[in-house]
Amino acid sequence: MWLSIDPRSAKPVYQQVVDGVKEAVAKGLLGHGDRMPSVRELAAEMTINHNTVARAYQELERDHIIEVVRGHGTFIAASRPRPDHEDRVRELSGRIRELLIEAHHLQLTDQDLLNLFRSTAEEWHRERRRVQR
Amino acid sequence: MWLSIDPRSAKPVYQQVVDGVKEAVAKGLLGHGDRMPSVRELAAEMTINHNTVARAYQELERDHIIEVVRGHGTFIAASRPRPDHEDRVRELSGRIRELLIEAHHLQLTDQDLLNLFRSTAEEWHRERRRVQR
Amino acid sequence: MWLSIDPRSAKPVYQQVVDGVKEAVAKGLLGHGDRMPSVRELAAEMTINHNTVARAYQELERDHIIEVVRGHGTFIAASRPRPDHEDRVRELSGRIRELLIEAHHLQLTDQDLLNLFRSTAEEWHRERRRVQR
Amino acid sequence: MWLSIDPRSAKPVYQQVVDGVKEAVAKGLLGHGDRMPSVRELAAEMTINHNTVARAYQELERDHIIEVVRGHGTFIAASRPRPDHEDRVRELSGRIRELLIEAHHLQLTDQDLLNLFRSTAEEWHRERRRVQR
DNA sequence: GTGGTCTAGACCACC
DNA sequence: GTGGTCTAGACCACC
Repeated sequence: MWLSIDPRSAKPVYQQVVDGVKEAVAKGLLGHGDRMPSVRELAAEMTINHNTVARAYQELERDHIIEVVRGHGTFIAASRPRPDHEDRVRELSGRIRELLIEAHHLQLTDQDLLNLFRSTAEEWHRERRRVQR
Repeated sequence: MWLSIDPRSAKPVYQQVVDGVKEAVAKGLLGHGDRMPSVRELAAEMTINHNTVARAYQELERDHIIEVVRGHGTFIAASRPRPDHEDRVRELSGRIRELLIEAHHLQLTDQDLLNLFRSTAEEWHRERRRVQR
Repeated sequence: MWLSIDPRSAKPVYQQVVDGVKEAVAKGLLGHGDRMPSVRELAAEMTINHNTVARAYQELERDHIIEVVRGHGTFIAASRPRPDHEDRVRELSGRIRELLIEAHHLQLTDQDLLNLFRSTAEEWHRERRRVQR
Repeated sequence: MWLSIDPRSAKPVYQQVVDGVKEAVAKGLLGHGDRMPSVRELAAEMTINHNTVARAYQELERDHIIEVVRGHGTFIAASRPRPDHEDRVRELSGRIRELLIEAHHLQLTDQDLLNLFRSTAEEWHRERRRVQR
């Protein structure tokens, strides 16, 4: 299964579902046109409440990650440039800013953080390649 | 003032205070030995409750960002290595991983993200230098 | 009930809750996976404010004694090694040092104190065995 | 000087003075008949408030560690068996009990704690011998 | 129903 | 004057 839920995490369960789907898509485990499990199927498989899954799907639809086709089911959407692209890049930049502050308090230099960035990216791509085989 | 509070933000007010102090320290606006406003002063200035400020100060003391001198006031602590340093670096790596996923959905390449990282860091340091003068 | 609160004690109420839970876990009255009373239940039972219990639970969660499952309840966590283990052992050593000084003023020899240590430990384990049955 | 004060400590300053005097006596740095600095002298030397020292001296007098001779000064008292000896031993036992609980959560066995006790006692006596020479 | 946050106002220990 | 604790009561997100 491309999703795992930790009910003890501080991250809300619905957010874990949203992030899990986004991660699976980014890894290529789910791609354009793939059928998603129904809200109730996924809820049963993860042993979580179906309302929680429904909320996650709503969020994913708003983000154009999935598409709901009435009477047919839910599918992974085609990835395409988003109208609010600039806003999102700005938001990403804000999160990088937070990393810089956190790194400062961990007494990491920018170079340390850059190295951590590089090694995390490499690890991430290794993982991607592994799951796709 | 080195702090601003947005009562409509999704981020809890006490967390905004914590993050605001950490940012001011990282920028060099506050440094070792500087006196912090008293709990009640800061509460009045930000028009928030003194309990909210007290909670933020307690969190900052636990994180060794500030030091409380009973009956005298609160001061910025000397920065020093933390015992759970490795845990925190791992957590930082997790947040970088989330950025990589988000970047994928924005159709940014790793190189794009690296460039964003670099420009954000530059901007951050420009800001730091500006406020320190 | 595995907890009792003395409102006249010099020890803060929230700290009494924290220590009471830690003692119950050490005694085996509470173990991994056991459900804790909800914040409001415990507050009602002890006739203290729910905020006070909430503060204690937050402290216990930070110490990895309990785990909060959002919207479901609070459970005793599995015990596991802590990253700041060495700091805590050093702190324990400091407390032993204080006992040695106190013992000196009570004109107890080190051997007396060692004997007191042994008899207290035996009594503690007897109590543990009794409550577990 | 046989006393050092850390204003940043969580321990109240007056308590640090009390404990510091008790430690100096236990180490043999101060002994029966030795003259204590006056409240104002000690306050000046430690750069703390004289009311704080006065409170510490009151506590030390109540504990029969020091004796105030009107018009002459303050002196270290002769150590002698105390009427509430049993109460104090019971209190000591309570503190040992707390150590046992803390040790449990640090996953130390009773034997580990006993070893820590022994090594702390050895270190303490080494320190005593060193300062007495 | 679960815990998390916040305000308002009180009282306390410490310095 | 400083921070720490507690109550009472409200509102919120999550499940």
